[in-house]
Amino acid sequence: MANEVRVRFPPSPTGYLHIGGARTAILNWLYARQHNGKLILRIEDTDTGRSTEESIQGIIDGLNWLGIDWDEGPYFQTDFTAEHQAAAQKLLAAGKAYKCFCTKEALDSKREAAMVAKQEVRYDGTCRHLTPEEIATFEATGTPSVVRFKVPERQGGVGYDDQVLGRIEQQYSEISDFVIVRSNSKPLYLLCNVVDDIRDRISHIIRGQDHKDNTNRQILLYEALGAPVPIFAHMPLTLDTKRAKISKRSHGEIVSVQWYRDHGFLPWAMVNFLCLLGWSAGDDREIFSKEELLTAFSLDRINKSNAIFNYKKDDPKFITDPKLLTINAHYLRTMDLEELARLVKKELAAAGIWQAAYEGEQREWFLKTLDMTRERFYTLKDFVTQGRAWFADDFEMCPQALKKNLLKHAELQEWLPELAGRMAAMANFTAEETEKVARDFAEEKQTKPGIPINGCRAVLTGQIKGPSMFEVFEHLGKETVVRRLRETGKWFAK
RNA sequence: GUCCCCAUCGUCUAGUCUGGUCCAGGACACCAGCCUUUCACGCUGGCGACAGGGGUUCGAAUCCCCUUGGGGACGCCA
Repeated sequence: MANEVRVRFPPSPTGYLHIGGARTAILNWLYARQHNGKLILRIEDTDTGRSTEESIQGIIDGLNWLGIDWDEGPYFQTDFTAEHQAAAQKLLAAGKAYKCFCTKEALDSKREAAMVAKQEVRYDGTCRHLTPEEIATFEATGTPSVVRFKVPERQGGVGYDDQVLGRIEQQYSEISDFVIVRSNSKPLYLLCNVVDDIRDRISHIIRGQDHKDNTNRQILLYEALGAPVPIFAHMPLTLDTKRAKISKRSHGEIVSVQWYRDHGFLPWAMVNFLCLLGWSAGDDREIFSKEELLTAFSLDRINKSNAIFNYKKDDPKFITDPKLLTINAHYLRTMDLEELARLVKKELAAAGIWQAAYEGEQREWFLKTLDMTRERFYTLKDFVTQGRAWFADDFEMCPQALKKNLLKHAELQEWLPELAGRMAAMANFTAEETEKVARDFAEEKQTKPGIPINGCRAVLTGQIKGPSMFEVFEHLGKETVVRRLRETGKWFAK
């Protein structure tokens, strides 16, 4: 099993799953599933005081909702602190790391000064060449120290063959001795990460390009620890329209997977969309089933350049990236109706307008309602907003419908109740028959059919758009149609 | 300041490795038309890009160099 594919997703607990993190998780998951490998979930909870039950649960909830399952874990980095420390001791003992007694303040000011002077910013190696006597003196006085990795003083450089970027190399001289253990003896990310990946026998590290510069330092660690170096693949980052990293701080809830769950998005639509950010199959396909994605996916088709999450805060028409909306709508409109019904049930229940009959004697009616209306919908929320009139009488009327299709034609205030009377007398309340009645009515009033018909749309559905009105008449049913048409006056009264 | 990476329509991208079939293809968005009681769907059409400059070559989006632009990193954060 030496060639077993083992990948990992190592989020730090933040209370929510970031869409960038979700994308990383998805690609790792795809790679694991595609190669019959294992996905390991590891919570990187070192340092952060924010590592709480809730913040960890937020990550797990997000993954569960997306349908990303893992094979091992969650492991917690802090459970392996002793192992991390042992690795540091091993390096220290082997002369591959050294104690550094420089104070944080001194280093900070040096770094600050270098930044300001636009000089090279790196550790100057002050403690690298301390004599045993000097070290003994520091220790005798109880001077706190950190452990730094001793970057080899060789010619040439370290490098690796990135599966996305190609060959990446860096000169040893460009890498300064980095800290691997804090002065409070807590090991740092760079070390922990490597020790954990070695223990978990990770074969492929698929992560964001923001980790690219860590890689060479980590390879040095692998070598010093005598462990095989995994294969790396650095995926492009997701930026905002100003090419800045997307973050909850500057973009709000829109960057968290939970937001999409709470706003009527379908998990697979989300997965599909996120995959397309920085990857393509090489043909024109954009909609992928899980099976198709598992077949089509490959690391070498991941893009090198960063992708932009096309979200414009000030555009009310698009609550998020329009492509995501399109993909969500696609699945909403084509997915299995029964499955859709289960999802819509939750929305109706949350809105307080669910009725048990929708699963009983009105089941067929309910399913047909969804099928009729989903053609125009983008998210599950639309069923309880634009589609509310199908399930409840207390719907709002959209302003354009009110203005353009009702108030503009004052005569509708009399006409619609009159039409209600005709419809009440109908024996066969079908689309064909209602159309006939409606058209005859318009002709009689010497007006365009669209005027009474769209007036009906407003009064019956509250919308300016929707399915064919004749189908609406039939499906909504005579009783409701007549009742609402008779109440036309209330809209004028408002 | 130093190092690393990247660069095709507004956005996601195909094409780049293996130059010619690309005066650059698809999708989203946008615009127009058709359809229609409305909107949507659908269909048809339109708008719209190889960052700039050098080179190599018979020929460059594709190879090389420079410039510019963007991103990342340089932490006792992860």
